[in-house]
Amino acid sequence: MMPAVLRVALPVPLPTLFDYLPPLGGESPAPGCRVLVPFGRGTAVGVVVASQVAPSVGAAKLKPVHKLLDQAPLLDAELMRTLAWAADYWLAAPGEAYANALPLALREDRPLPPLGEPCWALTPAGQSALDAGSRRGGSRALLVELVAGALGAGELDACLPGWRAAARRLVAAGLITRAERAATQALPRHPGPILGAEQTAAVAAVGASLGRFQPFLLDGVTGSGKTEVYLALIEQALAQGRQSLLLVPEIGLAPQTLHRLRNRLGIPVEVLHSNLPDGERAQAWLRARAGTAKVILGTRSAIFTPLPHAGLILVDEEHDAAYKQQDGFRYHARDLAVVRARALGVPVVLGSGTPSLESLANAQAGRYQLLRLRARPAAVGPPRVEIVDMRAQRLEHGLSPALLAAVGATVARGEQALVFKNRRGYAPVLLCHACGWHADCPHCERPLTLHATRRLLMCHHCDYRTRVPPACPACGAAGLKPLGQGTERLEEALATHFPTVQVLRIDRETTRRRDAFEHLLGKLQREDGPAILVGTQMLAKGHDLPNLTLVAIVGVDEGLLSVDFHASERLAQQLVQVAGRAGRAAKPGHVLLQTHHPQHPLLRQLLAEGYAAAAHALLDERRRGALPPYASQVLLRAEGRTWAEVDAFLAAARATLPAGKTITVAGPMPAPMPLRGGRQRGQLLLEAATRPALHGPLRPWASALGKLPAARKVRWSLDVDPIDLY
DNA sequence: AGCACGCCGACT
DNA sequence: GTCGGCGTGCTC
Repeated sequence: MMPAVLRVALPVPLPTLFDYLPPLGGESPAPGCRVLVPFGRGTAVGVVVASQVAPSVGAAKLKPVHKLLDQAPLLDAELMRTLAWAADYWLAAPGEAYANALPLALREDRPLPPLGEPCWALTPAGQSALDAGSRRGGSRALLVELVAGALGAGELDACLPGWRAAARRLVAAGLITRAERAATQALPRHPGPILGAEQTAAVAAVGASLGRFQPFLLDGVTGSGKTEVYLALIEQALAQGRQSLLLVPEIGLAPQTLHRLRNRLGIPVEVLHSNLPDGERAQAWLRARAGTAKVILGTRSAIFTPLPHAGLILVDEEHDAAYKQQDGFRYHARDLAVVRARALGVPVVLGSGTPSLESLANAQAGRYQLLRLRARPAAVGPPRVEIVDMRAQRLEHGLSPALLAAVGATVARGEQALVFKNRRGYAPVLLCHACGWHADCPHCERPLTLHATRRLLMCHHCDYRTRVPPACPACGAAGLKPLGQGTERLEEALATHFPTVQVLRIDRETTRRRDAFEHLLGKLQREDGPAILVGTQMLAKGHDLPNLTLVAIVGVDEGLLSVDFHASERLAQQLVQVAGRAGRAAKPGHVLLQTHHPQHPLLRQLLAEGYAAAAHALLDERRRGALPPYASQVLLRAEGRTWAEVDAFLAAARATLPAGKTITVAGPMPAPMPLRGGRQRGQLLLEAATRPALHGPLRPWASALGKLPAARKVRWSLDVDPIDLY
């Protein structure tokens, strides 16, 4: 008679679960409970996936669980099922899926933190320090805020961005203390605006589905009031006592959304993202699990929040690539949102002004109900878009006379202009005009980017950096020439051209400091005087600048020429999103698109007919080419010291694929960037007409890959539904 | 992934 | 004579 054992998921990248005997003299824990188990030399915290099962290894290997960590399952049945599905779908190590679902602080052998909310309060020493006026700046501002009483993280976020650094200093100095308090109750509640006809219809459609599974694609251009629809729906769910989960693509977008939610709903809103301190993240997660957290706002990983009283799941900017995790457990939070909504029996709303082709295809197939918001209630009208043909133009640091004139006219009217260029640094290439030498990264064989103010040549693909050489290292000629433009160079050129106007650069360089980005945006929103913004990608996403009326897009041509079939979709989305920054308030917007390819069909269609038409054309192309979403792909990536090692592994992987005609294989082939950080990179692309046709044979194959002898020489990973062919 | 064991080079 | 390099194997 075999002993009944527990099957446990452990946080290791192995394709297996591990069997254990029940704890000595203890009850057999239920699935979803955490256990401390002996593992290898040491111990590990795992999640019980099944109990009372027959062991899959010899009895001699079985060890008893050290300790049961939970009396009741920490992960409920729905999450357990969803995680099992997710590990299977994304061909992931099951243990990694479970580890991803639990906040870090809950992956340790420690008692659960109390559910109260952390708050910060003045100490007597702090009161005296304030009276004596001994602190300055952020520290003083925080002391002032706390005079009236203790405040929680949420309240401080709202009134004092960047308060955490000050809090750390003051706690260390004994001027304030961190305490616990019961979760905040009622806050002031502000009624929302009256909804337009389309918004009302959207709210009614989703509202009528509360209580059952139904996916919606909410297709609404920038400024059409998607957030108001979300708010109205969250209110409806709240009225039924149900929880709402709202996902946003990045933390940067969270504060303004959080502010609106708190203002409107008058209840605490939980925030869950990876920048939150571990303890607070665990507390928010546990409050959601307890059902006391009714509204949860978070980034990708928040899709694993327990929702015992689920009412609604919302995914804002659903097209955003940030929803796909790009290492370890490569899940897609938007797809998981739909799977969870089905399991929970609730509606899910995928919102975007530029929906992904996947979601559009699902809507066309009738799997998602399409809701459209066309009107821009807050704006005068859609922005006027103009193409500037860069050929045969005299350019000033890459800026055409038409562009400079438009920027000049905008600031002359006292308005703000955004110059968008998706390239950091001063120039992407440093070239010797005498001999043709240019600075390349020794580890990636790609041009180094010149960062002029820091006097550095930096590789944007690895961490290599070096001083700018005074003369050409190849021929000794002086005067190396920067070629092309980055944001730094545009900032310089614009500041020179418009000496009296404030020029602000917003990219990863200038916003490296915590909260710097928020500070800059806040400043631009408050003092909305004339200014020129130069920025990258970061500025493309939903930030509302009321006095921004001109958006000049300087560099998009790279996206028109890419070999990756995802590039045109992403380019269309990015163009429309950036253009949407123009003219959000009562002033009409103007968009300039500077390009070398004014006749490019994608650009022409985008301008003439808009995103929806362009997206449909792209979908047709995908259908004709039998590409996703009309086919299914899995990418096996590998990197190693030599190409021979990489090739050997990929070839061995290909050779062990089960025979059959349903899967087509391309490769082993070099990755689009074949050398990165000194490592050779290659890939094997697997395609099939349907997901099951690909998935069935690949599941056993994936778990056997690690046992290939050639796998030892390389780092490899599987990417199901890859969003780029890196 | 982590962490042991295990057999070959440049140091006190 | 040792410290330590990372190749190989294992984790219920």
